[in-house]
Amino acid sequence: MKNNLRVQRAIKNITQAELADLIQVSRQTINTIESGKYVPSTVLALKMAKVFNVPVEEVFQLEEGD
Amino acid sequence: MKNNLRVQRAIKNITQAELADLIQVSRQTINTIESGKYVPSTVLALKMAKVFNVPVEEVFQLEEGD
DNA sequence: AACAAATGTAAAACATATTTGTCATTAATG
DNA sequence: CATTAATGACAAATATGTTTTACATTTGTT
Repeated sequence: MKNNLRVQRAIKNITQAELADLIQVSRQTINTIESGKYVPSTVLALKMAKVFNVPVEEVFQLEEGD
Repeated sequence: MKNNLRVQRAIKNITQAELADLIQVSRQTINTIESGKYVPSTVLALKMAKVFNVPVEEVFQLEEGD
């Protein structure tokens, strides 16, 4: 699983903490997802995509081995 | 979280077991997700959407309270 | 009615996600 | 340079997802 979170945040110009607030998770959750340490649940993926106004597939992409 | 899994399977005419095979999870995982008992990881959601040739948002939808 | 295929369910074990708290490091700004 | 905002990282605790095994129920077919 790859993700574009950092880029999407940059486009919207919001911080990790702000994104965390918007989707009601802790800042650490954003931080660790963003740094690829784990894959979020579908609920979080949908919420993030909604915040960024893009499809889930534009934020998260499968990789070899997923 | 709502999902359309049953409908998407019907469209493709595949069983729970076949879908499980296609995305490399157990049949019970499909069964319990389909019956709304829990929300899958984003990896599974992406794989399912891929199998059905639709965006993740067409298979899984947020509800009040998510 | 009998049989097979598909689905529902449940418990235990294991794996992964998420939170909370805390501190270190890096930008950015006065 | 000093200060503040933003990010990176880590550990422990808790919650949630996933597998495996096994059995019960439903549905479709002959």
